[in-house]
Amino acid sequence: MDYNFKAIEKKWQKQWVDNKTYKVEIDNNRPKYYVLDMFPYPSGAGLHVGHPLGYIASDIYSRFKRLNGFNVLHPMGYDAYGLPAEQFAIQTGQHPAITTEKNLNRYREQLDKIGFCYDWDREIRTCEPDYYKWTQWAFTEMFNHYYNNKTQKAESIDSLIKEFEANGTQNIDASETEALSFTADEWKAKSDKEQQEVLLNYRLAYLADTMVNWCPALGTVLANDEVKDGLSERGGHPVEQKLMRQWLLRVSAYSERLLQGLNDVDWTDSLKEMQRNWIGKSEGAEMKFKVKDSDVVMDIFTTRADTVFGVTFMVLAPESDLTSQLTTPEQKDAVDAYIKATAKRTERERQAEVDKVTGVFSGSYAINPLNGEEIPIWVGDYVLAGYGTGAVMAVPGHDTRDFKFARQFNLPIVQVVIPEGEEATDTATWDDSKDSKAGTMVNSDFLNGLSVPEAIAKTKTHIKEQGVGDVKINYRLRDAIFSRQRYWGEPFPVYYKDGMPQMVDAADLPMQLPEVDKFLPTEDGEPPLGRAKNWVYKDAYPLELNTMPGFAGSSAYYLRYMDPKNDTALVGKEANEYWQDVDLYIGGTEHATGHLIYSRFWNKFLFDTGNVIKDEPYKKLINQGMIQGRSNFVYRINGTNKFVSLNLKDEYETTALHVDVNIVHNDVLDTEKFRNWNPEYKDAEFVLEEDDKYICGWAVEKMSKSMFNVVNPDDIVEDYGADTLRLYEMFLGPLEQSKPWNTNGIDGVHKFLRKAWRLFFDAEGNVNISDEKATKDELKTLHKTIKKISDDIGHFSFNTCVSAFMICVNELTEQKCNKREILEGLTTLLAPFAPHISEELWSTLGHSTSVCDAAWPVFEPSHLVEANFSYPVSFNGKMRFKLEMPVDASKEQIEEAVKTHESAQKWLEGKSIRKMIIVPKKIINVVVG
RNA sequence: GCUCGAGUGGUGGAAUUGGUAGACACGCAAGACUUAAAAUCUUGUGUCCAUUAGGACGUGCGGGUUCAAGUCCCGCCUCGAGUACCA
Repeated sequence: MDYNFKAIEKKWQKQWVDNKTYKVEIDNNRPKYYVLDMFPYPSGAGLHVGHPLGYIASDIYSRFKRLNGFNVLHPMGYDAYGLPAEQFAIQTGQHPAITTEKNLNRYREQLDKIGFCYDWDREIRTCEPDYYKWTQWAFTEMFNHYYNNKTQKAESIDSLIKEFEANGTQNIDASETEALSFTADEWKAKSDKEQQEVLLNYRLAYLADTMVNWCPALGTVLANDEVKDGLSERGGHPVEQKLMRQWLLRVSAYSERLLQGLNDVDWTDSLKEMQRNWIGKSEGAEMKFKVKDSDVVMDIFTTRADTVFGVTFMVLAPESDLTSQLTTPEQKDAVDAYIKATAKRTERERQAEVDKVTGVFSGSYAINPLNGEEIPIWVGDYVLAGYGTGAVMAVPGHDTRDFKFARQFNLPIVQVVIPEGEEATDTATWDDSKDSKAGTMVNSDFLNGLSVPEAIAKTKTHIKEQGVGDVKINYRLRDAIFSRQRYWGEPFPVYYKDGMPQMVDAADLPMQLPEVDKFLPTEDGEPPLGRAKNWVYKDAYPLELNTMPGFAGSSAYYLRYMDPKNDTALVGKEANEYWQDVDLYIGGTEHATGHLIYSRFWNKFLFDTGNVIKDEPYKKLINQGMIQGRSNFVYRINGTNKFVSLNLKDEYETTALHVDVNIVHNDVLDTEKFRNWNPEYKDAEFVLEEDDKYICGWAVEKMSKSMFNVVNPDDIVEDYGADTLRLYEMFLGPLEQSKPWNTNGIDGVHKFLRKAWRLFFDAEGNVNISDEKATKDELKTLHKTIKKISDDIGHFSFNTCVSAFMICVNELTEQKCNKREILEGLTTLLAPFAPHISEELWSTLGHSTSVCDAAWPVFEPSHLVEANFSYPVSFNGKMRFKLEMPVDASKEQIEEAVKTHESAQKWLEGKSIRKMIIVPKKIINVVVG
């Protein structure tokens, strides 16, 4: 019987479904292991060959853990809400639910063909009411909690209200939008509406007027991580700044814990680094600058408190509240014009024109709290409203941006730090500021002569004593804007009473997404939900018109897999206590600052409120590399329909054209298919190589339809089978490395499977397995492989596993080995990688149960013990010959053997041995001279 | 600009702790089988010199440490990813 992969794969995929082979339940007799893939957004294009890379790796690992006695949870689902389906709905009128369902079924079909061990009974879809009920529930919980900085955890808003009633804000240290201060009596005197407004200042899910990334083309607001280079991540449309009333999640409250938590997880350093940069902790001082002839006090944040004597002007962000307050009547027109001009610039323009220095004088002066000097206050858009206090003290001598601003507007520059190994110089001669932190203070009163770090510490103490400032820690991490002006997302469980938001009753969850006649904003610019009929609560109160963003549904999905059918909790206690957290999470690096921050935040909140038992959700995380496309080109002779092969193209004037990689094999074009590929090429003529082949050029590019380099896994499965696809994806290279997809070379792994198959059958195709005892060599081959595969899976080095299998099968073929003892071990080792063929061979070996439930072979070191070792003998570091010696030979014996060895004589001739280095079972190096 | 990662044959890659560089494949070449093709099998395949035996060179570049460097150290170059007025 030949290796008929089509029949085998069909057969076992059916058996797995029929026998529920991959169904998982809580089992207190076995240790748990949770392997999670980042679930996909099912796009209309379907899976290409790059998508399953991570899924295959996690599948291999899951099967490996199962064979080692673990109860493995390995689920899959869909991130089903999203913009593409809605954009498609706008264009075609097709309901996004229909598009999504269709795409999702297509994904499932493609995934099923690859033979994954997912427990599909646990599938979740973020757009299903049963699921998003818990997204909405978590939101209401966040609304009902605030973050207590003293206890460093979320606490109920009721306890905050009690504290307000008893003591006002006096003892409160909470995460807040702005600092508030009132007494208990003042609190009680507030109207209900006023109290609600105050509480929004503390809630973890809150409504606020905020500057947002507004994308006019998509008609919605975007989160910071959804904006790349000033363009929307999806679609690449321009994004501008706009003030809007929006829901936000107070992610910033968790900044420190999100940062500290990184120390406890096993992620790559680069990913942790990305998160650390995104959280952006900086330690510095907040200082108060009084404004001349005014009650206003400017708070500024600085990490360079030491340079306070070098401050020659102040700069406010155009969006700052203080800007209008501090603008004098004479300067009002100029400042207004400036604010207008900067507001019009999109985020992208601002970034593109980083070097363009703009600003305007406000007319006011601030007073330096340390030396009493009057310094002008300017407005400039290089200061960001969203970071620190939206105002800076400018030290042009020692800050590049301040320096440029000072030069642009002829503001004074004072040197207060002399960098190491330099002298004080005239600042007028400078081309750049001196930002270095290594240096000595000058022109700085009581700081003179100190080093920069000493001066920073001393200034901090000083300003604290003088009451003009305090030590302060700042984070770059912003609260997450949680409203989207779109249709295809989770509706908020929110209604409005007197214009104030209220949560709908828990019993009324889920709030189902209503039907609308069109998926566009209303005529008066309300989001699409404004079109829904009866979109009111309890027949009286209008419901929220925004929907939740993409990351809402993905923030706690890993918890739902633990207990997907539970209708009383997101995850039940028993399930959560058994499965606990994700042991291995595999996915793309593109979620480094979005999903992986939000999800950790969400989890920490659920942890604080006692809903889950783990503070961090993902113990170990691996980023699989991106699979790039490998494009092929044909060369058309200009002005003709004649195509010239790669090596001859320089003899002509040609244009390179992309050609579908699926009609090219090993860079050789199938000219017949090419003529049929595109009507334009029906009559194409070819200038061929000497061997009558048309060779294509190639390049590595993004995998996309327009490059004609998309390879569909279905086609590979059709031609070679799923097991070959799985092995080949792993064989391509290290999991974490990005690499181009190239179908060339797939024959190699396919041949390997056929060769492995032939070990079980004789030349006539009959099963031929021997029960004889295995020879020493056969056992050595098997156990060498057991060790290699076990070690390499442990390191997630799957590419080297495939090589090891090839070596193993090559050796067994050479040994003509058909011993059951050996073949059983090999089949089990191979099962995680190539499950279909392994099941078939396992049953050929006479087993009636699935190979998934076999036991991982035990490595027995004694089989690898050798009597002799073949030493490479080097002279002055260059290997010259091999010397076979018993492993227990003494150094003296070895030395003697080397000296007398025939091949050694020519290297020793006329030279003396200075030294001989002998590393047992490694190498011999003779130093001669 | 800053941070991180990577540069090894014609190609993908291997070398896990400093110890035989190029495992395993693809491709290519020659051969066997075949009427032929496919499939399969055998042999060869880093570069250069040499008929052979053999030798020299060789892991982006330049230095260094070491008996020994793809691997460690210093200085560069190139590519990729992330990030960017963060005070």
